[in-house]
Amino acid sequence: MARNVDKSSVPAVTVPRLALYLRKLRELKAQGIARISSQHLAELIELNPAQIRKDFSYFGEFGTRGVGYEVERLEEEIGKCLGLWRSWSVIILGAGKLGRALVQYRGFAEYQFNVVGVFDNSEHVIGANYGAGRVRSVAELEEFCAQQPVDIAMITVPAAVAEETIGKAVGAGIKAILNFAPVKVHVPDDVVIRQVDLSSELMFLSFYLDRECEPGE
Amino acid sequence: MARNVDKSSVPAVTVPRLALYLRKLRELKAQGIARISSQHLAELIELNPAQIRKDFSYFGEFGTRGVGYEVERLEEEIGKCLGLWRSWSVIILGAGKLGRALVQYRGFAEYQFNVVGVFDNSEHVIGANYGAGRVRSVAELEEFCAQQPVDIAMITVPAAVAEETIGKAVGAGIKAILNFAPVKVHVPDDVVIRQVDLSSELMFLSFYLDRECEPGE
DNA sequence: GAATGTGAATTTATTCACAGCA
DNA sequence: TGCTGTGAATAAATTCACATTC
Repeated sequence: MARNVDKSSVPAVTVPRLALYLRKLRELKAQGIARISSQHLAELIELNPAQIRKDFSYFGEFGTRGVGYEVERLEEEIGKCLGLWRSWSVIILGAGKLGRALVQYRGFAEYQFNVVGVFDNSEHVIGANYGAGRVRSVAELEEFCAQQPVDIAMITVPAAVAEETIGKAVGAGIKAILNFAPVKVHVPDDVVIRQVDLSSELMFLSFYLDRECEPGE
Repeated sequence: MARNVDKSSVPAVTVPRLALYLRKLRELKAQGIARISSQHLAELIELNPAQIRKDFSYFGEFGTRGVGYEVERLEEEIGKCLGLWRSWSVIILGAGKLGRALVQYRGFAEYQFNVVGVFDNSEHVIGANYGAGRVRSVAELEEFCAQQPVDIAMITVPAAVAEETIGKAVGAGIKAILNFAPVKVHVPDDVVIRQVDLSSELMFLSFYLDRECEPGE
């Protein structure tokens, strides 16, 4: 089950929640808790229990009526739902401060995301090693991707060259992009792109700060 | 107008879109474009034009029927909506690689978010200067906040101490938090918290990669 | 008795479609 | 005529409520 589901029928808002569930379940497992109800899990992450059950229901039946969910089984199933039954290789395009911070970010390896390469355009950083091997020139990207599978590219180049860089990643056959550059870039239909926009997050906060009013209140 | 609106009536999903509009409008202004229609703006950011007009309508009437919007006026109004009519001071709690990358992130200053202090618990980094002055001990946080206004705290400490650190920020009177630690932390009602979860973003991508299927398709 | 899984009801968000105005 | 601003219609997401199973 779990993987053998039509993902297009899963609401996109469900996916980040699955990641949330997964993290909490790992925490519970580490605490030696073997079983949990949607009610209890919902309290822990401040959500409606029906929301959790509905989210699971897109993928299968993971619980036991009258009993609840086995933490270990559920953790495994949700991992599978998220594609974490295998590892994924990630490259970082842009070896500036943010890119360098991400190379070593521990949270990625925890979920079997492996940073296998770092690329940049600047002579100043090409050849340096911040982890994941020496920084390569972006010119080598296509060759690199031909020699080994690369699943995901994180874009940490300056905004001005983000579009061009994403184009190169797509050209090299990469099908998933996490874009930290504050530019919305159009990609072909078979490529997934997700935007992480740090200034926009601050604006979200300043919006509510400005009126001392809570989101959704 | 704009600011004198009940923000609780604005859907939370509208707010990040406002940031998107603002960025595009600045780009248009830089290109010397003086006027734009919702239709055209919608094409540029791949959105429905009615969505854009509806988003604006929560705040006032910024356009001219039959004509469109003046880029400069609109940019200014949306900036006001987002609370950007003033500057906001930001501190960074956690001077690890990510925290250090954020101190120097150019995108913040562009919108008048000023990093005014960096704090850490580790003797190894306290006293070092990565920008925004010397790294201070977290123990000095309360005193620091008493001496100067601090609007926003970015949390870049390890997950294990995130909850405790956020507690200290709240205790020091900070009302807005951007949390990069992969831990959901409960805060009082008068504090806004927003989560940036990098591994969760990768899981979003692996979800769709696993089935070669587009979000929302 | 307790908690899942899920249709139905509700709420929220998006899009349509058109009245109103330059 | 052209484009905004907005009620009405539609679509999507969330929550309720209960039949179902352990």
